[in-house]
Amino acid sequence: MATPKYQRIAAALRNAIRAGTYGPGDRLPGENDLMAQHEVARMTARQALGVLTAEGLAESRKGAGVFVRAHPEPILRRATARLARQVWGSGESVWSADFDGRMMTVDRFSVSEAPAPPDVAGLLSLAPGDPACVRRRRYLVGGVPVMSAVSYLPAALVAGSPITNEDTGPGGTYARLADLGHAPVHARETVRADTATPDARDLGLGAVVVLIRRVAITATDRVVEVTDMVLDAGAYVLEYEVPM
Amino acid sequence: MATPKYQRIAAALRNAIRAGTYGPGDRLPGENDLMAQHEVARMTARQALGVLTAEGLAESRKGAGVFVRAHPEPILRRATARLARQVWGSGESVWSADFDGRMMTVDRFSVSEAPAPPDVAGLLSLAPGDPACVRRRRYLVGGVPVMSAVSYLPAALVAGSPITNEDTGPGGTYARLADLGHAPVHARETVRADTATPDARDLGLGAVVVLIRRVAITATDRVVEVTDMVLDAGAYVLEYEVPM
DNA sequence: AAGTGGTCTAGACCACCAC
DNA sequence: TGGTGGTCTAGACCACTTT
Repeated sequence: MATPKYQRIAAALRNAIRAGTYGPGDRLPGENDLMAQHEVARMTARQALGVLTAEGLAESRKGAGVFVRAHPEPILRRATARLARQVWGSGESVWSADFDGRMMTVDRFSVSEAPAPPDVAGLLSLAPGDPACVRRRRYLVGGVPVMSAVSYLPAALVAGSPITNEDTGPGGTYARLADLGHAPVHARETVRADTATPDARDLGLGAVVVLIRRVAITATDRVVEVTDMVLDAGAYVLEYEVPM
Repeated sequence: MATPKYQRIAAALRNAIRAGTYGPGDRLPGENDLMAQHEVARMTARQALGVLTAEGLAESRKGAGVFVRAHPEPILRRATARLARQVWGSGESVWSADFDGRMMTVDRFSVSEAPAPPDVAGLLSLAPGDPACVRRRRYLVGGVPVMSAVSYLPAALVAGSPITNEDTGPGGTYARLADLGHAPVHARETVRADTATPDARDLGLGAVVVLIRRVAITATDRVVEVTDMVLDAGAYVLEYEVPM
């Protein structure tokens, strides 16, 4: 037995998917089918299907079956110079640029005043105990959660401004920061990818997540906002312009 | 039984790891240990350990045990304006900027002339049948593969230049392109994350990979190079500057 | 030689979903 | 209600690593 049975079964299914035998949304042969076809025990058939779900090619639905995963067109998130400025400078939310044709909605929104995590407090130059304005929200596309985000701003800086409301007004947070004389002139984004922790999975995101920390900086080098984002990796393509 | 046994066992181990009971590189209780401690069957203990390995918290070594994964300091890959220009403008490889103290070596290098994949050919404005110069290489840090990359350049453009050699000389490919009068002035990078396919796993990369496509563009808007990179997600942090 | 994880079998009960 | 995947048991053999 050169390669394990379950891997051979998985490979056969994978090839069938790639060949189009099973299209997106189609039901794959279930555990019982595989047991019969390949003369194999329950756990072995399960293991084969487990390979496909781990690869993100299939997803199982309790009581229904295992289905080929439908990959919707990924969202193109352009983190590009002109775009950002133009967009929030002219009334739209920065985030509407993330998106190109489907319905994006916001969910689980909250604003509160609370201490920021130590690393964030450091970036924002908050003294220990200084509170931050914390804005949390989750974004859905077609009813499916694709991103959750938390932003931190110095509470003293934004007190009394629309930033402490759910609706920050035309142009969003960045436009309001500009109104306050703290317009960000550039942002630094750090990007990592990881498997979703159980916590993130509770948020309803996929198995692989992209973690972005966006740090917004003013002309005087002041950090006025830190945003931590968790994206469903399968739902997004990030685009960056790199001048040379 | 509110939550499954294997999840409770996995949670206990996870907490023990976070609490420092088991440090990086330490051996976790094995299948036999868990069977005894939790009065559970083999497959259940396995399943619990499987959760941790799937999360990337642990890794199993055949015949030896399951160990807490040692996460080396991630490589900071700065895809930033000044850096890129400065670096290759002054003799160093662009990629040496990826890296900040450990030994990075190249592996499995090859240069060849071959047709580019259709999407790449389109970006490079290659007529069907026009060959591309294909440069493949894999990067190791401390002996561990962390990235593999393939670059495509129009063969007609680079014929006879050092770009067709392994050693492209001071400043690397971009400096040679500049010598040829095709200096790239900016690049567009698209970033995705995914679980590693069996192919990529054969390359020796981790379970989660980051896929970057870098398109290098000249002042006359000509695409002179397309590079596809596969990074071990755990080994990298990407940094981008976004002017606003 | 002893112990480890990797694979595999042949059963079982359950919650859930579709019909 | 019958079929599905999710969980679980109690065994087994193997290749591999460590001692």
